[in-house]
Parts: sequence; structure tokens; C-alpha cells
Amino acid sequence: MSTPRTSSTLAANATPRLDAQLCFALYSAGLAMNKVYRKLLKSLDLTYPQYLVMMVLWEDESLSVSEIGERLFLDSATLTPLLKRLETAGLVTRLRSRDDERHVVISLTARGKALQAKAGKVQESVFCATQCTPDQLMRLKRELQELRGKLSDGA
Amino acid sequence: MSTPRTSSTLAANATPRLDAQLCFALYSAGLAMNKVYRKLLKSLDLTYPQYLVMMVLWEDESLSVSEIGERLFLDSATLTPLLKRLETAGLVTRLRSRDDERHVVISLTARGKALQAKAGKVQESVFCATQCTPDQLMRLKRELQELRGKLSDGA
DNA sequence: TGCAATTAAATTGCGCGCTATATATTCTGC
DNA sequence: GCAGAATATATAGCGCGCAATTTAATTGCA
Repeated sequence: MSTPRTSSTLAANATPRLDAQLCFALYSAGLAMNKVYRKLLKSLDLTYPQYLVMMVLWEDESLSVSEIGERLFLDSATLTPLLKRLETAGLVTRLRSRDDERHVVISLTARGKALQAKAGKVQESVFCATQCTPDQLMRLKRELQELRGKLSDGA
Repeated sequence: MSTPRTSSTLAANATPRLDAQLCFALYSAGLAMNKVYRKLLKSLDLTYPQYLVMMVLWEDESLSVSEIGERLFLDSATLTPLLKRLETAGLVTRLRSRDDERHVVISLTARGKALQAKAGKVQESVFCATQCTPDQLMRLKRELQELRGKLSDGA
């Protein structure tokens, strides 16, 4: 590392190194990914976060708001309005649980389930857009999951 | 591992495989990163995108809106209000170029330049938060840059 | 039982990030 | 020169994503 002495020129660009650039790469790759999805999901009338919620529900068709939040690392401030939009679109229902009325149970409607059929093409298209081999994608995925874990640790 | 659940034939779960998970890893790692920065940048009164703009300006202290946009992959709809906030905070000035009045030139103020001194600590803290070796970070950075390039290709 | 602590959602307010559009300036062909 | 294309910002509207707060329901414990 050997930080340079406080000469004005060197001190001036002591800032934007290494991880700054990793973070920017992460940030801008995320934006690029979102743009790809935006185009592909247009036909389904979904945003990417909405699509994530639908994917969770395609696995388990009935979940509470907080259960969805745990899986996606999102909280109710984000999910509540998103879920209301999905409800308006006729893809899910929102019902207070009988057992514990604090919980709101989100369930797929028939329309919501049916939408899964269309989703396959989206996945395929995104895979093509990455121009990566499955191996590369898996490895990168694992590394990002690790990074996410480490970044969340300190919180 | 090999996903024990919902293997209800190929048709039903043709959806959430491979790249779906890469994209989600990318998305959620980005959110986690942003949270780390939010805490660290609180003392500088900057958001992460604002911090990116400042980093660009610490390299070149006078740039047009579109030049900043090219470096950060952002457009004027995002940058104009962000830059106005930086102006309000006294960190930059916004002036129409004499040469070409379509351009708005963004320049650092003394306060804006001075802020760089505080930024070093932020970088260091983020680096620590990643709990990664510089090698890992560099490699991941390069992979994400590649991915960003490929994802932007098709656009 | 009774009331404080805890938990689950919802709400408020703010700052992106985008699409689509508008406005103003410069450049181009004729 | 001058109409029209091209370029650079700005604006409007929408949907996240988050911190902070509020509301409502449940739990726990004396």
C-alpha cells in the first residue's frame, strides 16, 4: 500500500482507488442489468422488483409481507406500495391473517400464476444478454452473494 | 445442494434458474453496498450518487453535465436535480458555457474541493466492510465491468 | 387481569433512475 | 441567411428503497 506523502499532487488523488471502483462497477452493472430487464418485462407489465416478488410467490404461492421481505432483503416501506400495485394489476391478493391480524398474507391469483408461463422467455433473454457461460454466471453469482453477506455483516 | 424443492417437472420451474439468481445477487449486493455507503457518507451529507459525481469532479474539477453522465452512465434527468442539490449545498457551481450555451459547466467550489480530504476515510471504511483482499476486489471489479459492457451491448 | 414491551404493516418524506417530452442553442444544406 | 435537423439540458411523472414514525395486534409478566 505505502501511502504517498502529503505532496499536494499525490494527496489530491489519494481518494478514488480500488474498492471505490469495485463499488462503482457493482452500481453501474446493476443499472445496466435493470435496463435489460425493463425492456424484457415491459410485455409482462412488471418492474424488476415486482418480478422478484412474483418469482418468490411462484415458489411459495402464499407468504406474508415480512417473509417476502426476508427473501428479497426489502422492508415493508418498499413492499407495501409495490404489493398494492400488484394487487391492482390482479396478480396477487392481500389479506389479513385470521391467526394473527398483524400479518398480511400475499397470495397469487390465477392470473398471477398464469404469468409464470411468460416468464421463461424473460430468463432466457437475460441469459443471452449477459453473453456469459453458465459457469461464469454461477461463479459471479457466488462471489456477489459472498460480498452481500460481508457487507451486511457490519450492519 | 441442487435445490430440493419445487422440482415439479420442468415446465413449472423452468423459470427461476441460473441467471435469475445472478441478477438477484447483483441487485441485492448493490443494495447492501448502498446501505454501507449511506452510513459512511452521512457525515459528509452526501448520497452515493452524489459522492460519485464528486469523485469525478475531484479528478477533473470542471465538466459539463453530459461529460459527468458519460462517466457515470447517468443522464440529465438524473443528474440535473442531483447537481442542483450539490449546488444548494455549496459544493459545485452550475454555469452555462460561453462557447456553447447548450452546455452547463459544473465546477467545484472551494468547499467542494475541501471535502475530498474527508473522503479518504470513507474509502478505507468501505474497503474494510467488504472484508476482501485487494486481489479479490480487483477481479470482481473487472468481471462486473465486463458484465456491464455486455449488458449494455444489446441496448 | 392489566398494562408495558414487542411485533407487523403502513405511512411520510426524500432522493434517485428512468421514459417521454419540452426548450433552447447550434449546426447543415440549400 | 434560413428552415430544419441535431445537440444539450431541463421538466413531468412514476416506481423504487430507505430512515423515521405511526398504528394496530399480540405477548409477557407482575
